[in-house]
Amino acid sequence: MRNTELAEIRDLPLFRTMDEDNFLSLTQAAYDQTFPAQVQLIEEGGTADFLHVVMEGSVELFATWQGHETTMAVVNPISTFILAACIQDAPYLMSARTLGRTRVVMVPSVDLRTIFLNDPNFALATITELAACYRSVVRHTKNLKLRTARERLAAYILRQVRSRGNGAGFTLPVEKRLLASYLGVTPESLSRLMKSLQDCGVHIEGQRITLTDPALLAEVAKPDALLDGPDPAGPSIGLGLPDCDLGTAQPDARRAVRETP
Amino acid sequence: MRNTELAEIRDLPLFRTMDEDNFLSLTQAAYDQTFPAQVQLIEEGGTADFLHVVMEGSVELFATWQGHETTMAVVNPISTFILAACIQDAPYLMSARTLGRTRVVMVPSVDLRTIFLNDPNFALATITELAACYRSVVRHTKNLKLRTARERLAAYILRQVRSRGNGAGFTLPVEKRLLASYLGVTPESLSRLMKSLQDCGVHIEGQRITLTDPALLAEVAKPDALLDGPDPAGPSIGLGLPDCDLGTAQPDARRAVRETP
DNA sequence: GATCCGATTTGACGCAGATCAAGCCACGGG
DNA sequence: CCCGTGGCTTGATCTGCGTCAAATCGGATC
Repeated sequence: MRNTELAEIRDLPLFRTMDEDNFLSLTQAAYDQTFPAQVQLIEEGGTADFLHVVMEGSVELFATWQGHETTMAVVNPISTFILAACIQDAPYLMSARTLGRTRVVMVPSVDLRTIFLNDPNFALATITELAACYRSVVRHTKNLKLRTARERLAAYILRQVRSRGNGAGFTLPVEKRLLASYLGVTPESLSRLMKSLQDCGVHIEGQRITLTDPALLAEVAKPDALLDGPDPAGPSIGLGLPDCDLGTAQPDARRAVRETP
Repeated sequence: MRNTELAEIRDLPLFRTMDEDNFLSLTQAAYDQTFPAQVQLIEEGGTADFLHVVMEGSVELFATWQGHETTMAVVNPISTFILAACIQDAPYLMSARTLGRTRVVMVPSVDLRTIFLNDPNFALATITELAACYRSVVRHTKNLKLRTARERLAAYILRQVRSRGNGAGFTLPVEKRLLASYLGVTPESLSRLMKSLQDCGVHIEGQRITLTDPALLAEVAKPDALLDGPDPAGPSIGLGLPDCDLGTAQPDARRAVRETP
């Protein structure tokens, strides 16, 4: 890996505080790879040989069972994913695929576990990262169990708007089908729900969403710090759908050739 | 705290490997308390001042929003809960209440964070525990999003039976209303679902459930290691409904007097 | 044993959201 | 410019599960 790449990783919360020697030994066996869209990086059930770090692009985490598939989260630069599986040396619970053209750094996970014991700062950073991931999934689960689909969508839209400084609107960072799956509904339902939110001051024009009356939407979503975050502590470490635009910035994302490995 | 109690805690995966001095300084400010049933130990949104350890009895973790409530997990002896909030020093995402008469050890969480840096073994143990919790919630979420209510119930029953050595049956470790909430359905629906599973060799008699044909039930549940566990790694560290009988062993659980603090 | 109280069950009904099946639209390639 | 390929929308219909209300059960108290 080049030095510029190393510097980027070094700056992640997970690696920022760790000892230089440990960082070097950890990353010496790491490698950097760029994938086109729709490449499956990880298959659930596989063994966690590498900790993955998304450097550019974005990665969808999804789970399957009996032919059904659901997206669990989208990982944006710069952050790690499937940390927990690496730590436990246990099978992945989720699969991962690239959404657009995506650059990923892969760090051998055997090295991780040996370094925890030598590097207290790294251990602490890992603990913090894991705790953030945990809380992120708990939030997602609470959303699924406590809110209706309509409320989840409303809350999602509000979160997006707020995370971009309360502008009047934003363009969806992911395809609607993916958003639907993340919210736990079918694309058809999402489409209808979007329309039903027009009464609450939501205007939809393709990927572009504009709010005329955020307060009205808030009456539907009933936003709540414990469901929608953010944690007072730090910025977005955890999982979830992207906070910033992606995919739209990578026009080559769609219609990718299928890989034959 | 008495020495016998200390010894019990000391034996937890989380504390087993840690340095003796650190263990003592951590637990010196800890205290041990026994509560009757239905006492709320934690209110979501509160600050995480104490790491809780369930010594006897059991604790329900639940979340609320807009008057709705849903149970997220049940914690059994001997394990910890709300570790993530303590680490992040962030507001609790879940509330907690005792189910039966329950003994809980509370460890001040300020001490936790200082010790991570001094005690690599403790840090590693924390990492492992958190990773297990994370995977546990991910499983729960996958269940909610991929299976129907009927399939979730079938899978739950199978998990229970298997975790007790594949006997012919078992008695529900929690009230049905709680199980319903955990599975994400109303008590009425659970009741109907139970009845509908009678066609699959499930006999229900009060709290007692007996299987005549586990294979038939497995056709409904389609059990899967990635959804139902267990992790090959270790035993039940994470969250979920109890693996062993409780509540039935504490007949004083119900009809508790409300506490007036 | 009579009574009370909450948990559970049962029934009737309604609704949110899934499913199935077209249609629409945008884009890229021939 | 026409056509094919997805993604998205729309409509019709179905159904799993929720809601509301009432009955039943079972343990606990007196």
